Amino acid sequence: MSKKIRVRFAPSPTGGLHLGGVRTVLYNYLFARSHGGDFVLRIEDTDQGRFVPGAEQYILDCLQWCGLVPDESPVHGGKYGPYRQSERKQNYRQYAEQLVKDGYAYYAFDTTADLEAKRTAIPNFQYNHATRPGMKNSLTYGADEVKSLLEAQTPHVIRIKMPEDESISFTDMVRGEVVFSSSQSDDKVLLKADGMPTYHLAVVVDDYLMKITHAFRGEEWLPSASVHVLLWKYLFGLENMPQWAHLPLILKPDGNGKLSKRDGDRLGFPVFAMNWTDPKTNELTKGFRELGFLPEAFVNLLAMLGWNDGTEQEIFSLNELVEKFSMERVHKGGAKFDYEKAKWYNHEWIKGSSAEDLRLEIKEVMKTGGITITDDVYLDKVITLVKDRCTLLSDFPLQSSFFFESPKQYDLDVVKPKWNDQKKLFFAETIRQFELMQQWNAQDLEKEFKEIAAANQIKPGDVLLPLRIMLVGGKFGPGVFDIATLIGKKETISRIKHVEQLLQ
RNA sequence: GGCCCGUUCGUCUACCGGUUAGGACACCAGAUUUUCAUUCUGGUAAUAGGGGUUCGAUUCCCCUACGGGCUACCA
Repeated sequence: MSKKIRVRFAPSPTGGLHLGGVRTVLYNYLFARSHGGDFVLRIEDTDQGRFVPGAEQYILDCLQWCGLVPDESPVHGGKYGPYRQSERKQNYRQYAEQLVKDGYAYYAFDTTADLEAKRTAIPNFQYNHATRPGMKNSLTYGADEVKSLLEAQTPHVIRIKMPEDESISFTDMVRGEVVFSSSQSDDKVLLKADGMPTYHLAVVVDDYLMKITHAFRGEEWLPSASVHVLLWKYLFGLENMPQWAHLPLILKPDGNGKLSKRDGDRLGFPVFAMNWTDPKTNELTKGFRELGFLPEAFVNLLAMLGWNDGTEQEIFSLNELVEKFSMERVHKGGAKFDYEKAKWYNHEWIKGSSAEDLRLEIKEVMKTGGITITDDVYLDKVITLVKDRCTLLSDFPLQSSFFFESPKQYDLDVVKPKWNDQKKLFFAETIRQFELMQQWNAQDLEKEFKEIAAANQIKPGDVLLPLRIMLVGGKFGPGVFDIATLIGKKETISRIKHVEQLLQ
C-alpha cells in the first residue's frame, strides 16, 4: 500500500499573501485533493526579525476566502503538530548535533564581523571546502578547544559541510531529473546562534516529522535544493524524501523579474489576495477581494498562470480543477501577470453566476458604496439586469445605484442644448399617460412611449436619451424601460418631473 | 562574476517529428443596440539566432543570444 499523500505549504508570516504564494497553495491543494491526500499548512515563523504580527491569521483568512482550506494547520490542528516552526524549536538542535557527530556538519565560531571582513577582503567569498580551513570552526580548532568554547557558551552556528565535488540529483515533478554539484553551494548555516534553525534545516526536519510526501515551492528554491537533498540523505534517507516540485515564477507584466508588491502599486493592480495593512508602517495594500474579484475567478486565473488542461477550456471551478489538474501539465517557464486577462476571468465569472450567488457580495459592495439593501427580491432583479455590464464587483454601485435612490447628479449638458418646447410637451404628455397606465412593465411602457412620440411627431430616439438622463442621471445603464419597470411608476414619474423642472 | 533554470503572436498558452502553427486576453474593423456596456462576425500578430540528427524539425542534440533565479546566522 502506498503512503497517504500529504502536501504542505509553508509560508513565512512576513506580509501579505501574493499571487505566487496563492498559486503555490492552489497547486498544493489541487494535487492533494486530486489524489485523495491531505493539504497541510505549516507556518515558518522562526525568523523573528521579520515576523509580522497578524500575518499568520491573514494567510489563513486568504486561504479561507479562496476556498483552499487546509486539513491541518495551526488553527485546524492535526496529529503532527505543532504547526508553527517556532513551537518546534526543541526539535532542531538534536538533528544538527547529530550531523556534527556524523561528520556532516561542524560548529563555526566566526562572528558576523569576521565574515564581513572576509567578504570585503575577498570578492565573492564563500564559506566552503576551500575557505573553511582558514576559518574559526570545529574543523580547524582542536577538540579540546572546541569543547571549552562550547562549555563557555561561545556564540556559534552549525554549518553543513558541503562535499567538495559530489553529484547530487533528484527528480523534480515539473522539471524532471535535476543534477547539481555539491560545490555549487556554500556551507549553509543550519542552526543559528540563537538556536533557531534556518529554513534549510527546518524544512527537512519538519517534512520528515510531519510525514510530508510532496513539497511544492517556487523556482527560487531550486539552487538550494541540493542542500536539502543532502540533508535528507544524511538524516533520514533519500527513500523518505518528499517529491519536490519547483513551480515557475510569476513575473512582472512589463519589465523583468519576479512580480512584487511594488509592481502592483506602480502599475495599478493588486498583487495580494486580500487587503493587507503592514502593522509597522500602517501602509495598506489593496487585495483582489476588496477590488471586486470573486474568489472563484481569482482561483481560476491563478490556476491558468502556469497550467492548462490541454483543451481550449479556460473557465474552471475549483472542483473541476481538482478533477483535471495534473502536475505533468505544469509549465517550466515563468509567466507574466496580465491584469486585463485577470479582469476578463472575473467578468466571465460574474456573468456566469446567478443573482443568488452574488447577492451577499453585492450587498457588501453596495454598503461600502453607501447604499443599504433591504429587499433581496428587488436586489436580485437588479443584479440580473446589471451583472453582464460589471467586470468587477465594485462596478455594481455605479451601475445600479439609481435603482435604489434617485440620481444625485444629472448630466444635463447632453439634454439641454436640444431641449425645446416640443420635447417639453412630449414629457408632459408622457407623465399624463404613464399615470393612467394599468400595467407597468417594460413592453407596455415602450409601446406607450413610442405611441406618444408618434402622436407628437417626434422620433423616439430624440426623447430616449432625455428619459435616460431623467431616470439614471447619465449615459449609462441597462435599457431605460427595464429601469422604469423596476423602480416603479411613482418613482419614474417623480424623476421625470424633477428633471423637467431642472431643465426650465 | 560563478552556478542553475527557462525561451511559440504584445500577453497567457496549444500542437509531446509531418498542422494553412490552434485558442484566449489585448488591439483593429464590421454587425446588433434607445445610452454605455454586453454580445456576435471578421482581421492584424509568434516558433530568438546559428549549427547538427532526420526523408522531414516548433518538437531531439549542441553553441550563441536573451530573460529569470540563486549566490545571508531571510525565507
